[in-house]
Amino acid sequence: MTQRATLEEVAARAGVSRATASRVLRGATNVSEAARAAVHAAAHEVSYSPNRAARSLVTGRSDSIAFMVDETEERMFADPFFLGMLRSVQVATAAAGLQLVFTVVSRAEDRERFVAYAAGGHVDGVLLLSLHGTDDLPHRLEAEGVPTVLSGRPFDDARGLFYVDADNVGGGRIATAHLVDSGRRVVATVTGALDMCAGQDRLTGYRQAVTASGATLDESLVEPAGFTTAEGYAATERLLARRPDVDAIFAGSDLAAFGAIRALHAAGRRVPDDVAVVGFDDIRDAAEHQPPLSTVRQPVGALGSAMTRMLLARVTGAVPDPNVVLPVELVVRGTG
Amino acid sequence: MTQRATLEEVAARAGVSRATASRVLRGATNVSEAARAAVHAAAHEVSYSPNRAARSLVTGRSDSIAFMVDETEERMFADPFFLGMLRSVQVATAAAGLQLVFTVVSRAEDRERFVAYAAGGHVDGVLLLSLHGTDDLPHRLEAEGVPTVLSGRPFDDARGLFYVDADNVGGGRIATAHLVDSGRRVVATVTGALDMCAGQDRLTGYRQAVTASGATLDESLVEPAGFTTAEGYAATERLLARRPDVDAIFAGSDLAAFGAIRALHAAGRRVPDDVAVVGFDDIRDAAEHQPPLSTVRQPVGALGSAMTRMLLARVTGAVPDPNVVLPVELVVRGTG
DNA sequence: CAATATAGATCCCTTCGTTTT
DNA sequence: TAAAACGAAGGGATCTATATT
Repeated sequence: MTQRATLEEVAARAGVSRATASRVLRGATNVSEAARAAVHAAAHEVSYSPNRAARSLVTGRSDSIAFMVDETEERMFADPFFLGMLRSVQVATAAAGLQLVFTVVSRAEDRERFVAYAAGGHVDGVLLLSLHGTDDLPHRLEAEGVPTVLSGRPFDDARGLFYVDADNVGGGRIATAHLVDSGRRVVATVTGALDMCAGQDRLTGYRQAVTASGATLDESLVEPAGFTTAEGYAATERLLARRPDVDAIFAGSDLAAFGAIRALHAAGRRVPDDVAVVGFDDIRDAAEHQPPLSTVRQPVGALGSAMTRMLLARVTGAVPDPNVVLPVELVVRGTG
Repeated sequence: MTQRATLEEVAARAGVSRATASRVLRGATNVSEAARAAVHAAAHEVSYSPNRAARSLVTGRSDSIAFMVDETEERMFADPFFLGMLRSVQVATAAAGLQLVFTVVSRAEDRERFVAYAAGGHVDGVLLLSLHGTDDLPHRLEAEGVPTVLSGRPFDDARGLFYVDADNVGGGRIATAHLVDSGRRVVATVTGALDMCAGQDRLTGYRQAVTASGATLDESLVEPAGFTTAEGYAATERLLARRPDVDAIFAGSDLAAFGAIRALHAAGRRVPDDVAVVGFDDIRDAAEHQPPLSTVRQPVGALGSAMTRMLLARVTGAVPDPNVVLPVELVVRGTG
């Protein structure tokens, strides 16, 4: 195996000092044209690439950030929302010239190890997805000096965390209002995960829309579920057992909506003729579903780039607006 | 922001030298019980975590490896095989205490930047997925001293690259043999991407099985396609136009099989009554498809862990068997 | 006195060779 | 003479004072 070239060697080859070579390679000024050419030539000859560790040690930067998902591998890879976020963040980091460290922390020991890594400067900051309850993970990272940006507003909003979120309340509201406005009388909701703020917020939007329509809230029309297809299915079965008169369902996610539709079919209901269904997310499968799913579109690309931008600002010492909420959009297709 | 504690401080606090503190923290011998306790206490008090860059600089290791996909973002995130590999590698690296750097290199400049990163020691090695043609990317990485393990046998096998592969030839053979054995007379294939070895190998397996059955090869039954649903659809349309008598199709991937089935339906053929279809991969959707897709299962979990194991061996200086081929398995479901 | 180049200190950890008990 | 602890030497790039011309 060839020994890797060091800056020292490049400098020697070019007949300049290490400092000059360094300045040339990082595009600084105050360098003569002759020196610049000589250094570039020498660097190319030995196919020099700077030692990242050495650079990191002195600059305090690693030029990489983490994409950290606080879920099981199963959920991470089953939920198109997470995959969409990974994709958009991957694009945004590549554009910013950063490397992306991908980690799924399902077990406690994974968390500990990763916090240590991050605290050791292996990444300059963390994008944290899918925070549950009032988990103190982001606070721990911040306490270790690792800038962190959350995907989704945390429950303990007040404690000064940075986040980027979609307008979940507004999304729940427009979805529900759409169902009401299209003439549905008994509009229920199969919620998302209620230990996550997104799930709560979408439920809040539902309640706001019901109230705004002049109806009184009926808690028997609220069925707690989660973001998965299986949870949507089971919740819808419970809902139908209790309220067979339901004629519209706002589901907390597209996957839950798929589960709901399957449960409705199993119960002999037609969608949307007997029961309308609106989901949330607008994942890829939503449009391809039969019938095509009406849903609320999250701006996944914009969420990823906004998170990356915010984190990068923090890493470079800026203090950006800590809370960004992006608008969502109702997409009416075939289910309601 | 709190200044991060250094080993020096921990040592001072514990009343020992930096060398001793280092030895304690890395579980070495030759340390008295008293010193060990003192150092651990001190480290905990200041919540010490070692500077990764400094450690890297001296050890020459970064304890992280790259998952590099030579595809567009679109393909990476649309193909469940890649996602399955990402998942299994993520699990394997977490178990090995490594961090995973995720990168999708769709543009030439992304490649260059990443090679420089890797050459700079930012990762200890690279897992490279989806090599096309005789791309020299792995050779470049190896030339820079970056151990690389490929997913899938490269075309230029001879040049001593390390890879882990599924038995694509065998898979193509058993899938085709199954179609022949179940009484189909006109068994065609809609191939995978032929600029990739996996696509070629599966086609080779098809040819072997046809020949073994005593039939003569009929090239009009071979329709070049790719691994995507769209390509499978278009190829099947072309195939049907040319050979309307086809009664079985071996598709080069599950996605292509879905496309084939859709094209068959569009042409008024029933699956499997009129035409049997067998795919390749056994992605999650295969079982959930209507009707459930018969396919060849790739051992995605085993592929990921074998790749990680091989790379890790190389990183630590061992010279593992450079070629590992894992068996595949026919899964007969509803389509043939 | 500009403009350019340099030597040397620095970042923090690991480990070798040596000293201490 | 072991066992335990230590001092100091790297490792490679950056950056700040300090020369050069």
